[in-house]
Amino acid sequence: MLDVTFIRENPEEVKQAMRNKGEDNVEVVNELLNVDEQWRSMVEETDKLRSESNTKAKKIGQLMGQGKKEEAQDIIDYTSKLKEDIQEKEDRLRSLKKAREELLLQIPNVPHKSVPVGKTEDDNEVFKTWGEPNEEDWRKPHWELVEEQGLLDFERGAKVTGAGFPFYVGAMAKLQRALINYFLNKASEEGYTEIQVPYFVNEDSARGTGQIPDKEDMMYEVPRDDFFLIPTAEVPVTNFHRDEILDSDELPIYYTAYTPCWRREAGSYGKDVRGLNRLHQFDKVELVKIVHPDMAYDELESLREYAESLLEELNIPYRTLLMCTGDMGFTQTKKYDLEVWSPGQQRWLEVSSCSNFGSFQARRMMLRRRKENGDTEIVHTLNGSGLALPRVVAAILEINQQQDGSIKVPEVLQPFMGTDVIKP
RNA sequence: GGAGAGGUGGCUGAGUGGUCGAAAGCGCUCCCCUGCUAAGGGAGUAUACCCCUUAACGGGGUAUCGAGGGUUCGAAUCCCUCCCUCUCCGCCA
Repeated sequence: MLDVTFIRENPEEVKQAMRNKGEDNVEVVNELLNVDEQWRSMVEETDKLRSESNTKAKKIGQLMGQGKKEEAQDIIDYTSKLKEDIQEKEDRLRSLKKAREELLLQIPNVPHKSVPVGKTEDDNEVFKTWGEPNEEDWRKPHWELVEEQGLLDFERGAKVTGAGFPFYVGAMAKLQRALINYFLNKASEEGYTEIQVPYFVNEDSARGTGQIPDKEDMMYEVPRDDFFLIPTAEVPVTNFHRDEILDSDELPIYYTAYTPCWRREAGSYGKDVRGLNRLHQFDKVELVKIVHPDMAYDELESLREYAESLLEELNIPYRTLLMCTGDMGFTQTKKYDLEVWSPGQQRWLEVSSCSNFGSFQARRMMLRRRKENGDTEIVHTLNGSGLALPRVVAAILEINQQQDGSIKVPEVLQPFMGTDVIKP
């Protein structure tokens, strides 16, 4: 959610930002400003009437105390009518407020000036590449490799739950656990506080990070108890401090959390969803930063560099994309995607996305800091995956497979796995 | 799941229809005093929004006493729904 004052003062900049993000309905900005104008004058009118009503009510109280019942009754007759006026105005105020809110929620965040303007993923900028994408054609895609060995069981997953809910068996389960431990340990060393979070969240939290109203179709629901299964740890972690005012010296705050993530992924199909490429449930270690507004872009760079360092230590070739305006998403001001090379599939797979949300999320959840002069100020939030497991696993399997079908375990994971090779 | 108690400002805690945005204490900030220290005195100390004003300060108003609705001229106080916490019972990893 953008600051209305900012929109009021920079309507053209906001409209241009919308166009750049592929949101062509820039009329909502005008509608918003119009509704906002009406809302503000209605606030003024309503407040005046309420003020009058309050004053009169106090007077009645005084008169009653003095036993002047008849005088009091005159005023009561008057304020009874006033009350109808107020209720009418309050109704209009309510609907204006709602309209204003809804319009406001339709306006995306404004991209940073360093972000390339573009429409599709083809316009993303390759920011960095690391390692050699291996193009030897003997390498199998991971699903052939491990399903043959019974390490990953999609069929039984489909039987027990449904498509996209695989079982990880034996060494594969251990590999998952090794990665989780490795990622969490690294994040702790980097200064992130590890937290464990609820896997269900309520509606307020889903709204706080922007899953509602924009992307609610991505989440599984528990309607009986009004919960959503988290699509990412970002939701509970960022909402941890919702509606709080933080001391400035607490900032920056870094959190890391491991969670499963559940996504409905409605409409996905084809080669994109083979094997571990796209699942309904997957594991991820998430990184969240809550920072001073002036530091947000520096923090984004260090977040990106940290996520990249994980791939380098795992010895997985990757590239970092600076996402263009059209491909970066509604809530971000700037976003990097990290993609690993899948030699078995001969394609890049996204394993992390590091985003700066500016004040967009924090405003929605009223997450503020106390400034030196005592004022409050909306803080800035960032997050990134560090990392999402399935595609990292896919890359590890494909890159480290040997001609005999065995898989070498990356050195940094060996202490967690207790072995240097996965054999059939 | 059953029965009961309760949710008030940074904290403790008073307040059962009128002058209560809310006593008191603690904490915190600033000032004064005290030749250190200890103690003492005074002032201030919630959040959001609207309006006026400003370079900055400031002033006025509205809303908020778990959340949402209702009764009333007037609600922290009465009624309804929901959420949460605590105690006992039941169940259970």
